[in-house]
Amino acid sequence: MSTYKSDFLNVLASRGFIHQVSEPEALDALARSSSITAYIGFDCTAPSLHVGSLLPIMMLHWLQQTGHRPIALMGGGTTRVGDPSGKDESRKLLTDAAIGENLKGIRSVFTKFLKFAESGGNAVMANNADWLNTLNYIDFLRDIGRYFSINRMLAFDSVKLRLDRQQELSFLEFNYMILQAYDFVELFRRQGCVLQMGGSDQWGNIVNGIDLGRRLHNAQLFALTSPLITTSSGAKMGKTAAGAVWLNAELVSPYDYWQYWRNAEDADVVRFLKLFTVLPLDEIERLGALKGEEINEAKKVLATEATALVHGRAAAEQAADTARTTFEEGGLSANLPTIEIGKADLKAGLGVLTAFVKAGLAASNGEVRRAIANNAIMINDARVSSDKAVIGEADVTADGVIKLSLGRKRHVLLKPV
RNA sequence: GGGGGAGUGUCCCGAGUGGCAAAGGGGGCGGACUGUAAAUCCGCUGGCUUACGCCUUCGUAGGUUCGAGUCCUACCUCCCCCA
Repeated sequence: MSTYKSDFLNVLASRGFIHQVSEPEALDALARSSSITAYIGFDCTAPSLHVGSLLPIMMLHWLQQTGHRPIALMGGGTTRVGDPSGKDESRKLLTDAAIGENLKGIRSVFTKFLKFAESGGNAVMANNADWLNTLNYIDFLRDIGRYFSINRMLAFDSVKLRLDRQQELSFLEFNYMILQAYDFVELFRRQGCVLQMGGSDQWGNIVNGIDLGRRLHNAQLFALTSPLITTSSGAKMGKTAAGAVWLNAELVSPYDYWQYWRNAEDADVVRFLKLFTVLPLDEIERLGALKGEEINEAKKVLATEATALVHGRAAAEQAADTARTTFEEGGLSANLPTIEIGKADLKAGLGVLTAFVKAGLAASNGEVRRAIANNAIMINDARVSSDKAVIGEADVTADGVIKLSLGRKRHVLLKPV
């Protein structure tokens, strides 16, 4: 089905990563005849990346797998300013120390998907703070600003929409695309980077970089964007009641991560298998042919494969195993998320309300009360009907734990220590 | 610089005559049905409390009032029209 000749574009196209490409023939030819360098920019406003960033990460992964060189660009410089596009309130400015911390957490995610020099690969992690922090305003205007035509910038969707709706567009925000364009050229100079990838909303910004590259260095640069991924019901990826689905194990356990993918909707399974696992396409096709109840098998594969990428094969198998014991055999797996509790506290008796809040299954006592009223609370698989129920030593099972459940899907073990 | 309008439950949108813990959606969570899915139906969706009840919420800060999201004043932010 694909019309590309290079492995790189073929893989991306057949797995559903491509939304738009600038000059596809030229890029295809280049990717076929040589090893190219490409980058994607990432914000570092949080200590980890979440599922929403997985798509671009996978693009870098495939880039490297097909013989090219990926650069993960951290927005250390742009984060210092704060992306103004989040309308209502300007974001709190992060301290440099906090940004540094975030960078470390994010870096550990990338090492799972890309091979950096220390593991014998050619992937590069860059930080735009390295060049943005030292920019001199007047020099920058003279060297870079002269190449930007306001007329053209005004025509870009991101700007045009705002102006059409008579909404405020700050000068800072207006400059954001210039900085991003500059990043691209800077990476071209430093690393010979010729391709920038990103979400479809980045198209305008990327194209600006291409333009700047041509004007400054007569370079031919390329853009490739991915479609915006939502679930079939239209929800954004990566948000659950517990918050974002982070990729770091300290923030979201491998078990919960596995569950996130296991609960995917039927209609999303094939698409997600292509995008978020590295399974061969014919295997995915086979899984996609499953109908009705059998599609659960495909979901388990999706969950295990996706989890293995982020947390490693062992953790993924363990999560799958835990899920099987818990859901299919109705049993109790010691691998469920476990909260430790003092023996003395238990002896004195622990109220259900406190216990569930402590276990992180509910945010407040009131929430537990409502859950009880909704028939959703179970201790060792027995319904609790009173918010005055007390958990004591007698509730410890033969396995030495107490199982708390909220609904059928969320379980936590209390372990006396 | 002048005139007009807006900011509501810390997820979003959005009603709101001075008596409101504040209509209604969406989203989320739970229950039923299923396949740990979707669709559908039902319940919940500020905190503390066994409970009476108490506390905290409608841009910010004051004021009027027995009582203010609702009235007054100042300030902040945004939008529209005129200059």
